[in-house]
Amino acid sequence: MVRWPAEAERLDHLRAAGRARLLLVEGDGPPPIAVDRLEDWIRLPAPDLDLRARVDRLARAAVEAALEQPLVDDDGLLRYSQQWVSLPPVEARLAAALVDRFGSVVSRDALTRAAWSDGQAPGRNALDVHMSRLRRRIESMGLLITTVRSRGYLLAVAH
Amino acid sequence: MVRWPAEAERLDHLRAAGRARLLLVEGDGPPPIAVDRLEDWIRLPAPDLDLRARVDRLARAAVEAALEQPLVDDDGLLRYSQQWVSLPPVEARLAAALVDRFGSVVSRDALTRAAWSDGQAPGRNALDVHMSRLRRRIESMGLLITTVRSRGYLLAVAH
DNA sequence: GCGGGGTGTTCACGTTCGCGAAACAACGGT
DNA sequence: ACCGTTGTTTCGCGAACGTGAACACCCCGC
Repeated sequence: MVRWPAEAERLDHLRAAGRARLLLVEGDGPPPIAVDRLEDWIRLPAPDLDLRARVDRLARAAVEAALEQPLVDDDGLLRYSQQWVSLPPVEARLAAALVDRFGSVVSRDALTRAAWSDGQAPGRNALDVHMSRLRRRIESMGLLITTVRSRGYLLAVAH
Repeated sequence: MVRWPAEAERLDHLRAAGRARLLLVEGDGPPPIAVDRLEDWIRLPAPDLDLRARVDRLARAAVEAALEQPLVDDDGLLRYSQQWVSLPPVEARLAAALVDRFGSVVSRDALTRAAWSDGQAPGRNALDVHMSRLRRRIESMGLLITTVRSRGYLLAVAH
């Protein structure tokens, strides 16, 4: 819940973090333009009933969004739809990079940078090997890494 | 725009038809639970500004949903109605040119320029071959490339 | 210290794939 | 019937990619 336009800066944070938010519009100003479906607004003062209805709807949308989105936590666990696998450090960083851009292509270069932050890439196909092993670990969870030739890799749900 | 709960029956029709709808909630009753993102509600009486904001947002959502416009992203993926295929570089550039002018004719010359930035195709037949291959890749997504003889090609939805 | 499992890297191969050339078939207008 | 245009197939080359196997390493328990 964000007061608007008073807490505009906080709103930016929530948007960037991909969290659901309900804007409490104060004054006569126009409501802001929602950037995605995890955002809604209501003009104050408002009946408790109405406020609750909007919060509920947002909560449902957030659950929906979270369910289809995998997550790599700080302990190197890849979680997805009530399942998880533990990943070795390098693969965890690779998975994190893929999850970050879930559904779109991540270049080999970006993956290399994510996996070996120290800078230099080990060998020319070290990445291939790690990706190969990562594939096996996650396939049992219904996730799939697709190769996009000469562009990179893409993490998606297997179907 | 549907008055609620007065026009409940009309609402069912609109929902079934997949059309966007804004419920004008009258009285003290609870707002209905939205079934999808093409539905929103507002409690009357409401400032004109607020009403317009909700209508606009719905309109944008409707355009988004109805705009069955394919898209070639920066990674060479052709996306269309929750599907995607990865395209090799040359075909990706061809597809981008076609998508740019989705539904109208793109000349062979323009396609050649798009595919080979230097302006000239490697062979006189190269464009045909790539178009042929592009056809195969996109047909599984319900897209179709039609030849307009001596004019060029046209990308459209297959039906 | 010693062994072992987990981890990271390299090597060596095989496979797939993009791309263009050539050849041929099909089509359409004149 | 002819000719220019377009569609498809086949082939070869080179590059990108996948994966098994082997090796090097490190941390940990005994």
